[in-house]
Amino acid sequence: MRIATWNVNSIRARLDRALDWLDDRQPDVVCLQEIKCLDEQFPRAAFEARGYHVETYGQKTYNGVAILSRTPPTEVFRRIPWEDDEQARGIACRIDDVLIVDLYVVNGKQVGDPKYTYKLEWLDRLMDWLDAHTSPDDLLCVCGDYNIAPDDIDVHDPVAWHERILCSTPERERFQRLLDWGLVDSFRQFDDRPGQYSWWDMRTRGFERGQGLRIDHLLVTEPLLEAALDCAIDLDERAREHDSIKPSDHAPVVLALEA
DNA sequence: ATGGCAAATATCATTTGA
Repeated sequence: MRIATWNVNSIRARLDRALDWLDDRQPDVVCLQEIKCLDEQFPRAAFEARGYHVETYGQKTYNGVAILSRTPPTEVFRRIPWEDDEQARGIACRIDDVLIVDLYVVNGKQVGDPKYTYKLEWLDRLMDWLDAHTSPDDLLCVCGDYNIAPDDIDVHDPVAWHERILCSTPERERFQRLLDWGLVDSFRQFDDRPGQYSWWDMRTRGFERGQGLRIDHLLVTEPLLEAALDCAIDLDERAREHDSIKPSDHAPVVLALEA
């Protein structure tokens, strides 16, 4: 079983590129973020034609998440991490007895901004959702665009990014709470090298210059970690030339599990 | 501290992203 997470930066703008990637990689579960459309605007037929079940939690223009799966989910949660959150940022599906949580964590704009306060609250409430709906003893994968670089080795220029958005101590403390709760950063089980990024700034041509951040993660509980074979960032997708469609500013990250 | 690029809306400019 292979589980992918990918911030596509609009599923409609990226559709043919996403389909080509699916045809090539054949993942079993795909967690998408920033679909940037309403549920009824999601191009579900194209994915269903390829054998994927589609669950979306969208909104107009911004945010929005979706889970594609070869096996239909037995249970679906929306409105994560809390019922009255006005932004569509969290969906979960139970697929083959694994609970897959797909998150588009708040960006935060900059440290101290009201959006930053919302980000910290959002992450606090995520802990409450996890406590209420699952446990570290479950088969659980919490993945998505966390908008947090957990460590300085995940940042191309830690001095420039020191205590800035995506790298600030309160954000990293929230990430650490997830680990303390019982989740493991699966990528770091297989790759301890610095300089492994999943996002690059389009404006400064960060990808071409090797300047990025690792902010997209697949966190797993110990019971699921036992089945993990590999976790890797798909740089080939990001680097690929496509007819007319530009890449997202994020690369997919893929976790491979046995059976 | 600011700009650069990209996407969505229905705008010929603004908001948001990270």
